[in-house]
Amino acid sequence: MAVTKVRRGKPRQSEERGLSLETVVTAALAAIDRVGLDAFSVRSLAQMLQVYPTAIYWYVPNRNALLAHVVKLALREVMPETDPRDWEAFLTELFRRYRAAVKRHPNIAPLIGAQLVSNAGVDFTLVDRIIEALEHAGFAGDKLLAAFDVVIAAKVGFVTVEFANLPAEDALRWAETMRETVDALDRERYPHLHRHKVRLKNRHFILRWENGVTVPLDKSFEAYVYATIQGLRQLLVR
Amino acid sequence: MAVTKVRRGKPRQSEERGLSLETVVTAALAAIDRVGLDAFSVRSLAQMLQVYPTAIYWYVPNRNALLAHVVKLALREVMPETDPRDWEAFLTELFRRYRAAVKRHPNIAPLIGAQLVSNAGVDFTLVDRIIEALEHAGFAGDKLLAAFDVVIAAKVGFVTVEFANLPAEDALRWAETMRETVDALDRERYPHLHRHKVRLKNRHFILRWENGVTVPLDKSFEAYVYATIQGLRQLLVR
DNA sequence: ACCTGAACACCGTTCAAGT
DNA sequence: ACCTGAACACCGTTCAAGT
Repeated sequence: MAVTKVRRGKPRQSEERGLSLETVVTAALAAIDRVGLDAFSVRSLAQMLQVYPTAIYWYVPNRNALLAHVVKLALREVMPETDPRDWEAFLTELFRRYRAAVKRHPNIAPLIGAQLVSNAGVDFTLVDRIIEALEHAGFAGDKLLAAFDVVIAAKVGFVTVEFANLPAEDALRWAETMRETVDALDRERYPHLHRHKVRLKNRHFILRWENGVTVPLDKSFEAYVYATIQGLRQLLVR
Repeated sequence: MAVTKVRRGKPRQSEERGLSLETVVTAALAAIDRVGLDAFSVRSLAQMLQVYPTAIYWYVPNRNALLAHVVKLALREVMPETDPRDWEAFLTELFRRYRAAVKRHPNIAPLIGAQLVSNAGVDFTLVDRIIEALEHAGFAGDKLLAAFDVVIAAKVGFVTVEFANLPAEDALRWAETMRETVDALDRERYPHLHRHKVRLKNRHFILRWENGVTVPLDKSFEAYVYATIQGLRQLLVR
């Protein structure tokens, strides 16, 4: 806990009913969780907090910087408890914890995977541990650098796609169109696809109109984690 | 070719100087390539085409639908030439072609990976071939469904992260901050990370301030493709 | 230090009207 | 059928002013 100055008289506005970076970012994450990324605006956030839109700009230089803070807040708890020296267990836990964090705040998925801003909020201690794990796995030199990218891409990739955001406005109409498109896929033109259609339909990538929030891809994710770990093993012995 | 009515007199406006869905979508992709996704607007597109903003809405119901068309246009040529029965070569070519397509239009990367709208523009013949490849690999039943998701996630995942968009406005200031952050990483706190810092710096995920456009991750991508194929092999024999 | 208040230059989208 | 033209309800951000 930081040392606090002794206060006398009435408390300063910023503690009683005023803002702080923390309250702004927390409120922003809550708003995004509720209304989605498209509908979220600095102005609506200001209204929630009962201040002028410009008050936000005291704590944050612009919208992007605010979103970077939001991402950081949402990804607080991805650090695995496993010892990095047990690299397979460590990475498996990392992948699962990351997915769990995004699942709690699915609307920010596009921000993390697809925007470089998110790098600003990265926990470098976590990065350090990942490299420690890869070193213990036996990676070194150029191979280690490549393995690092493989791990990061694997960590972010599946989950970003699983929780890809739905179209904001015309979600219902869009879902109906998608459903009809899938239903219309016929055996003559798509023989292999058609064979698995009923099982793929809205239950797996591409042929779906809902995302991981309502239709989680648990089994596929576990297969992906397994495949990634095994792939890294093979990379090691290549 | 569709049958065309016999025309007499001067040509209809839509052929001479008017719009069409094709010209609108082509112009939109060109605009996004040039100015980026954030700066792109329906209004600026209209200005480019020398029409009122509302003219666009004759061809497209809304901005999202326009973007879905743009994605479809950009991903025209990802179908591999390899026979799907040679599943490893087929998937490898798929991953490479997909990456090459995104590399040509990096600004749309966030749209494909992180927005479900992109599913609307998917080539189902390609999906059919992917399943054919997986069947020939020996996948069946639930395993095939999981393998399918693994392939899609792998295809989209790495590339989405590699071409993650930079912050629009304050790109220079942001890059400088990021560079300083990386430089400041010290040996005491991040011993493993520090050991590889100079090689990781702006050359690999997370510790970078440029994306795949200026700093392509070719070697890491090839490692990722290899790891994914090997991972699928292991999935098969599990 | 922290917020109000007005203003600027934009958005996406709707609706009615023209040709 | 295809586009103009005006209008609506928003944006993010800047800047000066208040306390």
